[in-house]
Amino acid sequence: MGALGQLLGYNLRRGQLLLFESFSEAVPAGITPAQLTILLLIAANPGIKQTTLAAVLDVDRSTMVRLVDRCAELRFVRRGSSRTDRRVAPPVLTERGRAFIDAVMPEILRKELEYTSVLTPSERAELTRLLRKLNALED
Amino acid sequence: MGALGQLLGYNLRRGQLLLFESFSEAVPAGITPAQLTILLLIAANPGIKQTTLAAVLDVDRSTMVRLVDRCAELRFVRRGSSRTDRRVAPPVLTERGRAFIDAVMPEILRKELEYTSVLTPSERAELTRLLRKLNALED
DNA sequence: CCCATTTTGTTGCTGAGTGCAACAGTTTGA
DNA sequence: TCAAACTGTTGCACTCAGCAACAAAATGGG
Repeated sequence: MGALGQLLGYNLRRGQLLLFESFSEAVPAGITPAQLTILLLIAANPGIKQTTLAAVLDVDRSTMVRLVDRCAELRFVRRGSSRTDRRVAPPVLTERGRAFIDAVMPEILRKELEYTSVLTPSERAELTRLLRKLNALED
Repeated sequence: MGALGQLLGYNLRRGQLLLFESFSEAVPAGITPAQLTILLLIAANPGIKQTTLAAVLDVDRSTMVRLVDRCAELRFVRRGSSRTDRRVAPPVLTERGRAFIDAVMPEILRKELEYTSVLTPSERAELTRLLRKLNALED
């Protein structure tokens, strides 16, 4: 194995692959982590516009168009309109989208627990805390 | 921000993006994490064959062909031959490949320290330990 | 009040990356 | 001995992301 296992970047990548597998088991096929992220961001920030979503997700605006398109095809969001700026078409969460979030989030958390069962509860909490701190998501 | 920051998978992804940026700054353009992983695996396991590398990296054999191709174009590896099985062409680390590893690894570790400077040394060590345990790379 | 500049969303193009299917050469095992 | 399995390889198709360019709309300095 060599020096590979010492690298933080490598271990993060492996961990992410593991949790992606967990995500795939928890969520119906066709839904990507990026799409769920969009839904959660819209739910937490009503009226948020595509450009802002693109900046937060760190993708191009044209990429965000396509991501929102797929969410719209699934009827999880629809493109609304702003009264103050007719350029923006802020994605709005639909009933279906809200129901999807409510249905899938508990399953995702359950699968995360399952896939990280090698860690004790306190270890898992500490791992989350350290990652949040690393990502500047301080409490 | 909402429930997103609570998800371990999301935090792992964010952390991996951060460390990927660190890697990009530490390594000359054109070298990907996958390529370095291959070099390190070959260095630690002389004679390892492409199929095994593909299994470890969890990619298709045809994908591994192309990854090794790029390492060969850079003269970091050359395709050897096995005396016991004429089918296998195990990639062999060249002088250049060895020199590259020796030159780049310290820089990578230095950049990792820089990019994770928000963590204390003990926190960083604990994060590494937890990730290694999660990835079943127990000491 | 104008008109140049900026912003927003969008589309087309391109390049990178991956898996799958198929293949020839080689080895294995019943 | 010969069918099956394995190794490396190539071609094809598909996905994904960024860049450039665009029209419509908003903004701001003269």
